[in-house]
Amino acid sequence: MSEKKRSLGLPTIRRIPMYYRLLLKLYEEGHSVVSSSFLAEALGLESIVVRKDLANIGIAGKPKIGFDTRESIQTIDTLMNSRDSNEAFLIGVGRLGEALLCYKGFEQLGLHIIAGFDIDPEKIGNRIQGKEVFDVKELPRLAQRMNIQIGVLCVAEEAAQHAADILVEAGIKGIWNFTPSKLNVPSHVVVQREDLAEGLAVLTVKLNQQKQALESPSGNNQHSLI
Amino acid sequence: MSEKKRSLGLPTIRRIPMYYRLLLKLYEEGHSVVSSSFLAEALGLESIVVRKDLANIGIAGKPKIGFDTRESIQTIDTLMNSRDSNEAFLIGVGRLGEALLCYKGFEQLGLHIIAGFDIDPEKIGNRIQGKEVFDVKELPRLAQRMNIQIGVLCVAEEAAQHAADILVEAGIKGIWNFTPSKLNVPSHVVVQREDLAEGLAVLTVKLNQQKQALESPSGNNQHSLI
DNA sequence: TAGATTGTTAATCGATTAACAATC
DNA sequence: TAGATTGTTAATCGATTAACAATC
Repeated sequence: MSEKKRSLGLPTIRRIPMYYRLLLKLYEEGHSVVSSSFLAEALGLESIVVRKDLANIGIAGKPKIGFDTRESIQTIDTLMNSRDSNEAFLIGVGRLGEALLCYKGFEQLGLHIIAGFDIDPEKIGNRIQGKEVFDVKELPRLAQRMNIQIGVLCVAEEAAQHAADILVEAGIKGIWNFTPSKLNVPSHVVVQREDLAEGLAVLTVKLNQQKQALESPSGNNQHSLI
Repeated sequence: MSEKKRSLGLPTIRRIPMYYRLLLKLYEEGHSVVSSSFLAEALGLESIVVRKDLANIGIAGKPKIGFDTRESIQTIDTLMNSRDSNEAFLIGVGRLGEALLCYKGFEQLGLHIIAGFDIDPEKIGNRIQGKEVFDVKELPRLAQRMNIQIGVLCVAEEAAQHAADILVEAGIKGIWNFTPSKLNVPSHVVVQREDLAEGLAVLTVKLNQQKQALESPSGNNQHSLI
């Protein structure tokens, strides 16, 4: 009774990596405690946002003292499973796939992409920063043997659904989808779509609004561009 | 009086690329008209979301008929400036920078990354898919001469603020920031932060919730994971 | 005309912000 | 104790969803 399961909101989840990286840095620098206003200032947020987020994540502070950095890091570790480490396979070793395979930032957050898979004989057998590229045919066997839970999908758009089917068949539970395709997968599989064009759209729309605001004669209630 | 300036919400702006790509495909396939329910089905949305979004974007449909694909595409073109084409420079030609330099998906949306910049002599002078890598020292001169508005920031975290300063100094109006750093820039410069770890956090939290939901004895009101 | 589809208005939901009480 | 900081409760804001009117 009463576990209360604070269902975490999406905006809060998205801000977790920011908090995590900063907390880690502060901890390593020897700060055992930090205030919400300090975190807010460093991250460009309001302190009330930080307090609400941390509370929702399950991190409690002490009035007048602040938040224990070590404890906070551990709570996020548990939430994101980053101590156990999430192991992943990457499918589609094109330029983006290669970049993600090597990207350092994920390790810190507990995601270990341990191998790449492709159908191109030119790529199969290569090692990219110590990570081997295998034939896609090997994926199901290896995924099952190593109990891999996460697949990073970086194939061409046309191949997206097919590659997703392979991942699902191989027993993978979560797909990080870098193609713009909608994937059909069983309901027990979690799909996270990553569309770089989203950010691009935000940037260009804001730029155009900024430009129009500057061009237009002043005096109008030309209010806050988003 | 009464231009009404429907200030576009962020969630709507983020969905624009999805609509745009699908509309383009439909138009090329010869469909001159499409219903909101068709778009919704193809994109995994509700039709009411599509209608609200299109209305906010400034696309009007005809009852009983649907939305004109060509007209819709043109309206988005205007909004995102994609006919004029947004030209950009990329700074920091590491693996991610290289991947972005070559990424095809941006062209379609009107972003043309026309050159890369780096400080590494090994990289300077290289061509990556026809795009030259210049010395960062050349950036201000070239940016001003070509009237470049957008900078794609892919340097290492430690160099982020310095690179941003260079971009601002060069007269760039919008920065697409792929580093996890918070940037200090003048208020007339728009910054769009792109943090791949955000999506990773969402994926892993959802996965853990899914896992717990499956493990826990049924019967509990183990409701919708997010 | 009848039916399908858009567009509008209202209701709901969730996230952010504000005000202030609790507490080390 | 007094002051600083967290935590809670309420208010506001914006996005999504629902119901239905308008219209080709």
